[in-house]
Amino acid sequence: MADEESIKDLECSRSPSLSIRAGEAIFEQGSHSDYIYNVISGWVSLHHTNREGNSAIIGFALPGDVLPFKRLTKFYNFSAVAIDNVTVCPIHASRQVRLEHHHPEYDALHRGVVEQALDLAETNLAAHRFGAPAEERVANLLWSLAFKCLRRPPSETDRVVVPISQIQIGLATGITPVHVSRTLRALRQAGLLQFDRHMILIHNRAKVEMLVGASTNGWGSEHASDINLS
Amino acid sequence: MADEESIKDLECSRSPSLSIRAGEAIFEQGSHSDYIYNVISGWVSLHHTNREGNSAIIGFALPGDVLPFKRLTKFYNFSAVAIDNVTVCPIHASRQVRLEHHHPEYDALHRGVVEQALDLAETNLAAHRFGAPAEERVANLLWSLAFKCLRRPPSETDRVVVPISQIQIGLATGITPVHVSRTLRALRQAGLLQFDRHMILIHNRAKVEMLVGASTNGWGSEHASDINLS
DNA sequence: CGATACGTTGAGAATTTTCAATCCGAGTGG
DNA sequence: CCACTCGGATTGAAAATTCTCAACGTATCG
Repeated sequence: MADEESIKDLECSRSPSLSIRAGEAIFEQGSHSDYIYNVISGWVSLHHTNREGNSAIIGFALPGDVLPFKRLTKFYNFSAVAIDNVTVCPIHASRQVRLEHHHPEYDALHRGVVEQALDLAETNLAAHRFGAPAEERVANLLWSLAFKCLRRPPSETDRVVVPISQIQIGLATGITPVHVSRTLRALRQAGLLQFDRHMILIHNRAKVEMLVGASTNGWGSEHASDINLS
Repeated sequence: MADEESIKDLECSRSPSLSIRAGEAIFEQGSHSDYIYNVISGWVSLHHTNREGNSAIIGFALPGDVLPFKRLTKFYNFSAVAIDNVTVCPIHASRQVRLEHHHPEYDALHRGVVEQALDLAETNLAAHRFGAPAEERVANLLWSLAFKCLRRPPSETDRVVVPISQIQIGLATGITPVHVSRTLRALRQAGLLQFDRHMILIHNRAKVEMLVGASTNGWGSEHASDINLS
């Protein structure tokens, strides 16, 4: 993990970082280039759009995450859109190769990121197929985002600020914004958790964990630092 | 592609192949071992089960596919269950290493499989979030399976035999079996396609392609041979 | 001929969407 | 400072989709 950080630092120190304003895209689905991006600050939403123009959020990237997770595939499979103001460090493919040469563990690291992303996507996919009700999906998303922010399970005393709106919650769970609103009300009135003005509050951790536990699936795209290279 | 085949042949010729009877598992989610499996004959369904015991199919593996797609992660993220009688060729991790040593392109090949699996999972996930109606999801699955069997777009004259039941269709699309039945009737009566007694018939290719096109997402897990190493 | 697994059908219930109206807060220009 | 606007959020009511439960049909296999 220390290694990983040092690798990133080393790499980023050589690349000029890039600023993206809220709402703008870092890269677009379907386009291609030889860059991957290391998120330095801000939140990024990962959108997949189909031919009819429907768009869904398949993940979020936070500082420390690397986008996209792939290397061989040339075309981006999703768009990365800045939720708030974002700074990223672009890394060119050739640099990756050099990096790997100097740090043999980088290869395994990258591989781990990809494999973890795959696990997550599969788990999320399965969770969706179970037909979990809206309450569970929303609770799951908020719990996971809070977890990802704090890097530990959130408790009743935490106030987790996330830069997303109910619309994003809808896109990320496959629920209509109006139904997200109703679902949030239900969760609040049931004393489980609360999402208001970009702030997540866990009211009853035990209950939330029980509800969420059913479809445990760590949301929000993979922290490279979650990798266990043991 | 020729290379890939030769690598597999080479490898499989040294390992005793394994027979699994219909309904039995090749490996179970949560367990771990150092083997990956190359499917020689028969169909395999990939199940993900959550803590409440709900199970969903996240993909199918056909002859030529390799399971699981990962290498670093030790624990299987899904169960692989034989749909009909299946023959697989187990490959031990140590063998992978040796293989890679002799054939440098094997590394890229494997990486490609993983990345492709990730793309597919993400696309499927997004498709689900769009909230596509049952008809579209079922049509999409059947079209993709037919495509995968024929290795080309199916036409009105093809009769594609697949060893799955309506129950599997339900598990793979997140729809109740009884609603699968109704959906199939609707698709048949609308003159789109037909699924009866394990046989897929496309009645109107243009219409099906239009319906399916919206959420194009190649189903049924990734053929290694689909990889483009150019 | 049962037993068993899969498929079909009907009717009511539950969930979610759609549409439409309204509200609220933050920014903007006068 | 105020009116205005605009994007989110909320609410209500009706419509659509899918699920559940329960019954029944049909084929296969020993």
